[in-house]
Amino acid sequence: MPEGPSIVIAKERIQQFVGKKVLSATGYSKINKDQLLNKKITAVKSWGKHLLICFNDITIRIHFLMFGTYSINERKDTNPVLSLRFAGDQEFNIYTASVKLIDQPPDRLYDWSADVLNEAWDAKAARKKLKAIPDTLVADALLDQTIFSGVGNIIKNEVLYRIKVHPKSKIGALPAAKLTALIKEARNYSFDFLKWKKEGTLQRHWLAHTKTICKRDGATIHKEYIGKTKRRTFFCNKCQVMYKITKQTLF
DNA sequence: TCCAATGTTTCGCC
DNA sequence: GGGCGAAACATTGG
Repeated sequence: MPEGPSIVIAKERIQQFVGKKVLSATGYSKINKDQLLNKKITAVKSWGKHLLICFNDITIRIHFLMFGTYSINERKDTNPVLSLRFAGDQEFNIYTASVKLIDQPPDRLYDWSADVLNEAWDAKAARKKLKAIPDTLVADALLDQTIFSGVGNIIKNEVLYRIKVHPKSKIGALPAAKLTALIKEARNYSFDFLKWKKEGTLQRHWLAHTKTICKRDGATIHKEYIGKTKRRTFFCNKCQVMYKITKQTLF
């Protein structure tokens, strides 16, 4: 469910509730659900992996974590963390997610230009942030939500495979053109992910994630738990180049 | 049946 | 106090 493109799909699907009034709000979430009653949804937004349901004075922030799901006008067997009902038997149910209420306007809280799927995406700003963390592994940098909001572990693996960069390379060691490619593909692949997810063909298009053989050169795709967060990382040692910091790079 | 997994936050320890 | 790692959250498919 939860990488950025999946949240964009959720956002698009629940646009139908914009302008509708919340008639009931239930679920095991500890937020003050009464605060939502009889309020009209004014907008539905997303920032990376955050789904935002906006009212005039308050916003529901939903993060689906690893296993979160939702359903529209139908119910699952498990208890929803939050269930919103509208007129005409319409409903939106959220399962196993982190749900919070935000007082401030989202525009004040969120930097839209950091979201790889947002039209306000700013590649130059990303480059500047990356320049400030030369010792960070590229695999960790891609998962940094303040730089590449919306990028998750699948996108990470596929982007690095596409641009032929080894996940253990450090940001500061990348040639300028590779740094450019990293930033560009983080966004490009996210849109491909979005398209394929909508078609239901996402898994079919994976080239590295969960794979064992490299389609480019037939070499073994390795699986290792890498970086600060020790996330599952798939890579080909043959076609993905390990860039190392040299004195030339430093000076 | 069991384990790992598209993620993030919080807590405790050094 | 920073940094690190483990735990917590809870579901599902392989």
